[in-house]
Amino acid sequence: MNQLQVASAASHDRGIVVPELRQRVAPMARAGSLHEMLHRMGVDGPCSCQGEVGLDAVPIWRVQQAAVLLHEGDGAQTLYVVRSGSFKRVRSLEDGYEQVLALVLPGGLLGVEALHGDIHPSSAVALEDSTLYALPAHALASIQQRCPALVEGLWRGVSRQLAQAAETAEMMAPVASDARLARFVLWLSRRMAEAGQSPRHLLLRMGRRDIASLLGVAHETVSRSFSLLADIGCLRVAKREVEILDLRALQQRARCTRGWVGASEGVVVPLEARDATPIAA
Amino acid sequence: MNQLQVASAASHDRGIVVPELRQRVAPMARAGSLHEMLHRMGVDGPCSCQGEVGLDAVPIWRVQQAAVLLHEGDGAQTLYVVRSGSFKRVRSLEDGYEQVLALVLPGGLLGVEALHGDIHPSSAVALEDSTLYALPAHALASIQQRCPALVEGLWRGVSRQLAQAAETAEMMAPVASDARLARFVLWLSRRMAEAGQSPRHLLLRMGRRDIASLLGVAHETVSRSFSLLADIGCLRVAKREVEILDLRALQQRARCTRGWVGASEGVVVPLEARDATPIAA
DNA sequence: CGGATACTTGATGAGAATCAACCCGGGTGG
DNA sequence: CCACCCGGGTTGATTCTCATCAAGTATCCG
Repeated sequence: MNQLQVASAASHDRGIVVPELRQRVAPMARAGSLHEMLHRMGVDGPCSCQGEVGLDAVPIWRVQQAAVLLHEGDGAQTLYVVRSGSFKRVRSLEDGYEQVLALVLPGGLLGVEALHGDIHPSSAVALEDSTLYALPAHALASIQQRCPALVEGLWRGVSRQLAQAAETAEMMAPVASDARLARFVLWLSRRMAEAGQSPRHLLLRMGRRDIASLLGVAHETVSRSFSLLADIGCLRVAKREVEILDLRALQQRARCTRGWVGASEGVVVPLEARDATPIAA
Repeated sequence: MNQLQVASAASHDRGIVVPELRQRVAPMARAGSLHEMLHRMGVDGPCSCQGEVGLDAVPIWRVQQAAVLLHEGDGAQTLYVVRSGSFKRVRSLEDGYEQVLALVLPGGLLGVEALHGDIHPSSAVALEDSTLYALPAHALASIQQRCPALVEGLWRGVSRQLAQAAETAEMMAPVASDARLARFVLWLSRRMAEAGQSPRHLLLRMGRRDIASLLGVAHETVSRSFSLLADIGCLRVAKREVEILDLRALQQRARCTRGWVGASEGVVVPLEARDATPIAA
């Protein structure tokens, strides 16, 4: 909310009205098939509900670069599945600092947090012109009952979302700044590969400032770390184009945690859940 | 896996065999009702499926302090709902560093990440003697179709999980170390309040080392920050017992982000999704 | 061209990681 | 029972990374 006021104030300062901003988020004429959406979510099996009325057509939305799809504090209950493009999930702290929480690529979900009736804890901003499938909560409930494949797909998406949250934490936690950046690049590379893109040539959709926020460092440090990795020979960096030259060396850099910590931690007990006797009831 | 070897090696060093460790994770004689579980997940409405055979009884597991419920790299597909106690989700990096990813309190979910067929990306360790409901994946699918309330509850849980991941990121990102700790304490206080516990008297279930990992600082720094907050008069700290003395001051401390960032960031566009025209299709 | 934004690089100081010593409580074993 | 060890916690001294401030370049837009 603070952020919103700031932003609109800034617009006023410059006297900009931006009339067509209203078109930044708009439905597309064409709708997508459920099967198509499920494919993008990683579910390739046959969809039993194909042909049922009202189920095979999923509305597609188009959003322009820098448009705000979800607004922090908003309560709208719609689940989005990214079809193309990319988004950043951000949260603006009280003092106006904008914390980047995650990067959402095709197949990823947006709006999950507000589904259970609460408000959105974070905003979603398009990093490029993007499209996404829109599933209103009420429709969602009815579709779920008739299409098990969708349920499967949603669970997949949610699982991945959570796994990625863990990866994010791993990137910003316990390491030197250049190691963080190395992890970020490797992470991006992995995800591009998953999406069928080239894992060596990366196009950063975010500016240095956003990357810095995601990694928990200053944006100058991101610049410096990029330069360092380039000097080492790991990367070739030109603006937002990054090429991975030496994967091994990059992984090496990413590995070195600063606080190595004595391994004999004692906390982890050598027991595994599967050893336990099977469940009763 | 690395972690596992280390742990067992450590046990060998000391010549400890610990025969009854096998009992660290065990089913309870009693089973819980679905309604009871849903209540703990935040769904208080009437459960339509009460009385149906095989639906009203959910197996309850009991785990002892420091036991490992889920193992990183494992593929078991069971969803757990924490009934009492608490867990930490951890991921052991290649070099043996143990990164704490999240703290899971009653009502929270464990095992979501492995539901879509992949392996667990993180382990779950009990911070105290705890109990949880166990829902095997195959049972889950069938129950979901017959009990909409469960679906609702699961979505709630997943939403909260994601929201908490964001909060975690917020805690470790862009601030001075004492501000991080202040945020952590406030966060814990809030969650204790949600659980019906006292928000002023907190009992830390994690050691300094785990807190440090969660916040992304050295464990000595956690100690120092605790001392500092105590000197300020915000807290009273005795080992793992923490009492909040001055809430306002604590919030003040938590607020001050180091990287204030020029607010006129330009990234956030003053547009809201709800302005857009309603969906087609 | 001026203005704005993104990115890079340098100099400097502060804060935190690191190393090290110490206290304390609980468990083990003599 | 006491001495001992071990892990957890606290605190101090030192080093060094990184945030900050500042200046300079490049690119895009009106």
